[in-house]
Amino acid sequence: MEKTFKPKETEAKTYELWEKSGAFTPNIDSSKKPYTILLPPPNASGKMHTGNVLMIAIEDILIRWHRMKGIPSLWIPGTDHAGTETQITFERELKKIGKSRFDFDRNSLYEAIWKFVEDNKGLVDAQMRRMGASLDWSRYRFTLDKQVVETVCDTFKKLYDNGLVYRDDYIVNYCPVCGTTYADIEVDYKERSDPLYYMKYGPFTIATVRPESKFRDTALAVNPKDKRYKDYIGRTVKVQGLLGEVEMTVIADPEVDPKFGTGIMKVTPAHDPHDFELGKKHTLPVMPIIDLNGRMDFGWFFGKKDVVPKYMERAKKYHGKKVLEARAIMVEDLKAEGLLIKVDENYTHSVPVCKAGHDIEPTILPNWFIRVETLKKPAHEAVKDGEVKIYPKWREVTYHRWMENMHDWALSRQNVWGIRIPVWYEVSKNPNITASFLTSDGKVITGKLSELLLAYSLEELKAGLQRLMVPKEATYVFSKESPGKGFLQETDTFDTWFSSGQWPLVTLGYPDSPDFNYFYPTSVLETGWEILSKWVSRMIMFGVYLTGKPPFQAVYLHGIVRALDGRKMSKSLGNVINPEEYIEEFGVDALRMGLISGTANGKDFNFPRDKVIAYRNFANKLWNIARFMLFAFEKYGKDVPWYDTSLKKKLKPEDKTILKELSALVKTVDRNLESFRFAQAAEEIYDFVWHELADRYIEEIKNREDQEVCLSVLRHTVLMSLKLLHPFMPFVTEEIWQKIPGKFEELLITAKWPEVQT
RNA sequence: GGGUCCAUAGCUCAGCUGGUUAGAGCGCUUCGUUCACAUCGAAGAGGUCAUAGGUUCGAGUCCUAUUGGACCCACCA
Repeated sequence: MEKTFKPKETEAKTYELWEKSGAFTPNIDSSKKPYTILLPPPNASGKMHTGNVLMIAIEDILIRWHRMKGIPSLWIPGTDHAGTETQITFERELKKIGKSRFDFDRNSLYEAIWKFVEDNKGLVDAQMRRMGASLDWSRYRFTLDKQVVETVCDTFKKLYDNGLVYRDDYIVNYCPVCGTTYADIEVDYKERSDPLYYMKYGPFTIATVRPESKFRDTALAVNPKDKRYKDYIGRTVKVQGLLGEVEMTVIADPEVDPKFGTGIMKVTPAHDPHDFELGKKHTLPVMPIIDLNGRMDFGWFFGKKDVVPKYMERAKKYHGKKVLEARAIMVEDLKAEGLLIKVDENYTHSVPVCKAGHDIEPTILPNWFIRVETLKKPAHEAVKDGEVKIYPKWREVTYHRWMENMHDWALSRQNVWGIRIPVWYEVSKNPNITASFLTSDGKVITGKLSELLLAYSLEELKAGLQRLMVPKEATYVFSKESPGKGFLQETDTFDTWFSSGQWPLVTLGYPDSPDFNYFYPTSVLETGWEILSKWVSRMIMFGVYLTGKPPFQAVYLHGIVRALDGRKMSKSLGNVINPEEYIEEFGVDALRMGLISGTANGKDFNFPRDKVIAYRNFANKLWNIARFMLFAFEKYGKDVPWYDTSLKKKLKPEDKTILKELSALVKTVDRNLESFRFAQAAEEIYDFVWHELADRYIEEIKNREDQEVCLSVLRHTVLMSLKLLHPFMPFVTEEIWQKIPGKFEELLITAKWPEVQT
């Protein structure tokens, strides 16, 4: 044996040994209750980050522990297509070569992204192997596997048949730059300073950051308790604006904050979520003024008759301008008209931004929706009633709050990369659908189907199709395949969380397969708390909806690994820790243990660099204990008897002490693992092995006469320690195990977990 | 605005259902290298457990308030 443990030289070999042994694939044994974990699928084209390593470490501990207990243990690997994120990454690559997604028709773009993902795929898988993850690779899934897509589409159909799917105009978080909508939970808010304009508005003064939207205001709102405006409620007032005089009704709503600005607000249902709600409540018309490219659209005004030429000139001036450009011009015009009263330059507020950091423009867009009211109730109750237990317990509040506030789920994404919604529109019946397509000579043409088909053939349009904008009253049919010649398929894809929300079902072959029947529902779902609402809640929802049973019995939420400086890791801060470097230097076992010992309580924690080093030293300590033992065996020269009860009478006090401590350790490790106290378990083993076994017991027996007794006790203790430690530090323990001659169990990974000796 | 968590040794943190002298890793001091390991061993210094009340025979651990910090959700005309 080498003087020190060299992780780099043995890790790959050891993993291969496990994989070849078939230990990762459990036997389906109907007499035993299985233990199952689904790996939260990382982004297929991504790379592992420290959070992934922690996730792998925890799940691997649970799986290896149960496997050694003789329980059929299944850990299913997979990767996610990560729709928006991947597409943004891909488009960034396109930009480098001077291209954009508009240079592709939909199918070619999809194929290009597929190829891009395929080229980058495999890195994550390789890294998972490197981490020692004892995943059953024979059951590997990707969220765009044919079978997964089929199941996801069937679920959509079922939801529709149950009346839970509808199409509607809706105010969505639309990003004009990305050309797509974002779910509420995908939107970030950025603190920013913008001028707050106080403008004259009929008899009132109102404050707004967005004067450009005023042309499509449909009401004014005040707080019903506000005495200042009491007399105006219900009345119609005349408002002189930049495009002439309009009439506006004053409504009362308790949502209006009398203390903000002047206490009176203008309502623009088409471009503000809050106003949209208000509009629905008071049945106000919804009138958009900003188009999907983020430009002002005054088309509605041009058709008007008897308009003063000055106003028409203005409308033409604003038309087609980007929001910010238009705003600047309007502010000048307001000044000129004497309508601008004052500007508060120091007003700060938070503005919604998309994943790529662009401003969100709340917009009205036809969208596919899921009605969540009936779906969320049983999912909510499953946790309330303890059918699904959440650890740590205090995280449960987040779940309940989310469930209580969850509103209908906007399902469509204007992404190409994803599962295309299995709905088809018959061209002849839907002339009002707007389509964008790429002509054979590379031009993008946009227009209504009825007009486009006069100049182009349907085949041409189909071949170059980029996207459809379908009015909500369009007729459609469900089908996974084309229902006929005259049909066009919806170009929107499902929200990524719609497919990943069905992960427990699609990985196990729902609705009917031996795996599904045996392994569903799974045992534990282990993931970061930040996707409790995005992902965990959806899985419970779909699990209960489709099978009547929640997909797992327990949820364990680990904390976020922060950088060394205690802040979130981010590229812009330059504090991102690359796990590979730590693996190279200290070994996988040390990195896993270091992270595990940081995660007590499921709280966020700083990357525990010192602990990684400490556990590297520990792996070496363990190595040297074994080395000492093998030397001692050699020196003794004869076969050391296996430890069993017949030896009891010959034991010295120190033997009895170490054996007693070992028994206590087995008990406490089991108990701690049962309640997800990984750090506690790890530290107790560490303490025992280092301080009791190495520092004390080994020193005590160095000069003993009865070597056969103490060496027998030593070997027993070492073997048991290796077993206890194996789930935590699989590589070094297996490597040592392989070096100890004459064992009954060939591989440590499948060796029998210690039981408490009485 | 609503909510969660945190405040314990110089640093990073453990301390589960309240119970004798409060723990770990790193750092620090002193000593020790043929004899498993310097990625080591032995000994040691260092904390009025944020503050103020309260419950209790007993509180770092439970309750209330205050201060400071991290984060989540919602809203922001």
